[in-house]
Amino acid sequence: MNKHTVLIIDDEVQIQKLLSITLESAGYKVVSAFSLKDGISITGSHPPDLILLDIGLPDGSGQDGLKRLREWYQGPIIMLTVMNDEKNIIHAFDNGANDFLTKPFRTGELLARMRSLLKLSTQIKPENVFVSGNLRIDYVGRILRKNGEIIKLTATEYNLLAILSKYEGRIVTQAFLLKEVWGPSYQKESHYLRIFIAQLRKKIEDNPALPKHIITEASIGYRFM
Amino acid sequence: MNKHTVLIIDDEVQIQKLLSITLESAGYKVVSAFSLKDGISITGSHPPDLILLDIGLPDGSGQDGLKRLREWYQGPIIMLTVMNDEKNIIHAFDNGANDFLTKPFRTGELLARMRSLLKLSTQIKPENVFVSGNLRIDYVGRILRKNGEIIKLTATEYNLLAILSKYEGRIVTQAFLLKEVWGPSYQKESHYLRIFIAQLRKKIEDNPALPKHIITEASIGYRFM
DNA sequence: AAAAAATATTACAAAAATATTACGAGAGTA
DNA sequence: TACTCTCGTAATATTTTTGTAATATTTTTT
Repeated sequence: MNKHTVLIIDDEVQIQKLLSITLESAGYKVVSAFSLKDGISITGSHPPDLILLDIGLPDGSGQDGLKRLREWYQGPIIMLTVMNDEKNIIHAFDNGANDFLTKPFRTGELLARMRSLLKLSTQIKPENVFVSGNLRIDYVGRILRKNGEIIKLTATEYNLLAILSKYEGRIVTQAFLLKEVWGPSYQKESHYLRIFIAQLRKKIEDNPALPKHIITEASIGYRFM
Repeated sequence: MNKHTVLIIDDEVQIQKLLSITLESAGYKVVSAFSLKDGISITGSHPPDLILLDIGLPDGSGQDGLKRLREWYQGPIIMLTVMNDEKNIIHAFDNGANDFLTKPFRTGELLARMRSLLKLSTQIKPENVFVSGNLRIDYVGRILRKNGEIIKLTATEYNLLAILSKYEGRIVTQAFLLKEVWGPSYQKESHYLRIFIAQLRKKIEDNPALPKHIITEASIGYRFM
């Protein structure tokens, strides 16, 4: 079996050293990042099999990092923290973390939890770019290109497009899109969708009046082709 | 969304009560087993969506129970214990547990970990497709293809077709179709059916005058072939 | 604090879907 | 044959849903 690659995102040198030694002697290949920015860019260029993510990073809350990573990284993510705060824990899980350990943790337990998660997620292949016709979405950099040229999207426009593209070919309901982009309490605000779908079409369709990519499915939702 | 069913295997009445109340108010359906034997037999007859398994059971070590369940149960299993013993934890993970909590645990954290595991286990759900001759219905994406080409259906047309196809080969009464698609108060409005069946036939039949897929069963209903 | 960008709100026109109405064809029956 | 019942179909009306522009407000940037 190939060695699993583990990315450790943590700014504390001590922890990095300790974890590197532990994981390497357990047969893992270890990559270190000392900031969220580095961690995200490494994940983009060389997706690891598992990520250990510290919550207390200098350049971001870790929770934000988790969200950003989860937009396209599908492998297991284990959160590490010194604070044993329940709110943080709940928040982390709901943002897509797969496990949460409080420092100082027992290395044997960490290894066991890693084994368990790696066993679960052997089949999912991480996809960090989406290509369809003349469109190319880079989920890592949150960049959309049309015929090679960068098209500027606002945050909301990008979020909408990212979800639609991830369900390519399938109908995505209005309620789902609203929930994912605007939040659970916006599921009835379908006029938001119409306006942002219209803006997206202006930007990505050759002829926004005859959309080829974002198809309307009346009284249900939209479909990305 | 359907309620998830959680099976709690624990011999302590207090814990059972506490967990039942917590989980039920969080929207789960709870089933209780007070022994390993009962737990295994319930899992066999009505597989739950998730199992909470205590390690200190009177009729078996819990670890054994875990192994026995894992021989065929594939859903998430969370271990509970009063002993915070690393060997036990490692052992549990390597026997196929998906998480491990030491009592007393915080209920918010437990719920978050459960949500996380249930999300994982539901996303490895295979696509749900119906194929009959040259027709292919993708129930998840709400998409109909005829000879590979997407055929656009309105919401009502799709709902009608979905029900008919799910009862393939059997007669579906008019009243039933009307109730399912239009609602319980429309059971007598059979002319709605005629019109929408006609539209469906135009879209899916090679020759709508000689339908091969949607067969009329005079004065009873319709049958999908 | 001002300017710019993004998003939210409002209002109305356009398009699509659905409901309604009307009529004819075919099968079975007296 | 005439009658009744059920189904299919076309044409039209109504309702629902969607698209779009214009403006207001909020947020972000400078």
